[in-house]
Amino acid sequence: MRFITRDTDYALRALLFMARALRHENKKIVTVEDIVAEEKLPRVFLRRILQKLAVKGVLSSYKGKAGGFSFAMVPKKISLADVIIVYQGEIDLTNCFLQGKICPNRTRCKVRKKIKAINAKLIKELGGINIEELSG
Amino acid sequence: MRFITRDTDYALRALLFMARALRHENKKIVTVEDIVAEEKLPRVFLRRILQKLAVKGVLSSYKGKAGGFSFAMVPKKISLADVIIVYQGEIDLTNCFLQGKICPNRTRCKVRKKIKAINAKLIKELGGINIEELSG
DNA sequence: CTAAATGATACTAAGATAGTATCAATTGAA
DNA sequence: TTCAATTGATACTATCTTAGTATCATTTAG
Ligand code: FES
Ligand code: FES
Repeated sequence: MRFITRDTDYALRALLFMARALRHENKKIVTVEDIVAEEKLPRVFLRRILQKLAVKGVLSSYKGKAGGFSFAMVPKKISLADVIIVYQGEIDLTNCFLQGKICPNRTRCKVRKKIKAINAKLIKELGGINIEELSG
Repeated sequence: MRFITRDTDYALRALLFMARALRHENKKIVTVEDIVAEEKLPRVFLRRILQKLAVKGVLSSYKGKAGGFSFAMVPKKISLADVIIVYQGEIDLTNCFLQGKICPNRTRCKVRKKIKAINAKLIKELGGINIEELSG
């Protein structure tokens, strides 16, 4: 069961690194190189991952020399759910094999109904965990 | 987020069909053909799916003419978690990118710790839903 | 200027997914 | 006894997804 994909995983490692750098050294702008040096993640791949966080408004990016990435909001405001959604889309356990198309059975489906209730709880839990506490 | 895979989805459809056949017509043994006729699932693929349920002890199988599949336990005893586990393995949201190998960070990892707690709740919920009620 | 950084895009190898195709073994019944 | 209906077991395949690499363009501090 791949709940957290590699994208999300790497993003989390990067964000936790950035949160620690901010707290411990008051380092606001971090480069991909900084992260790779510490976390041993694949360079170019990680760049794309961070770019996505920037597009989605979680990070801000700065080009050019002395550029890099910084938080666009305080780490406490970024939830685990937020990060997962960036790479995996909305958290939705209620997929059936007709997903995408509208399942004709969708409204009456009991499986869906039950899982939907569980899903709501899951979202709430994941929304309640933030990068600040995870980096602690 | 593919929580329920196609295998699991098809298996659920088949099991719900069997549960209804049992309740409404007291039909205990059902063939792949019966299910395909009603649920429009791919024949050979479905066979393999049901074979797996038989191997795992959820269904009993009977070869030869008048053969087919029957429940190996009452539908009420088969949980959603059971079916998911057959095709997707243990329900475990706590995968990190070092999964398989033992993550050196595993014991201190806060992400893992948090998700582990959520996972326990999820398993409990899914274990509390059974085929009988879903087929109702 | 230029080196250091991100932005954007194209490409690729390996693996997973969702099947199909076949034949073997079993069994109830004509 | 023969045969048709059924599951058991494997091998194969096309498509999609994953996890990257490679490259060049753009920006900017010094
Ligand atoms: S069968 Fe489509 S939502 Fe349940
Ligand atoms: S980093 Fe491996 S378990 Fe969290």
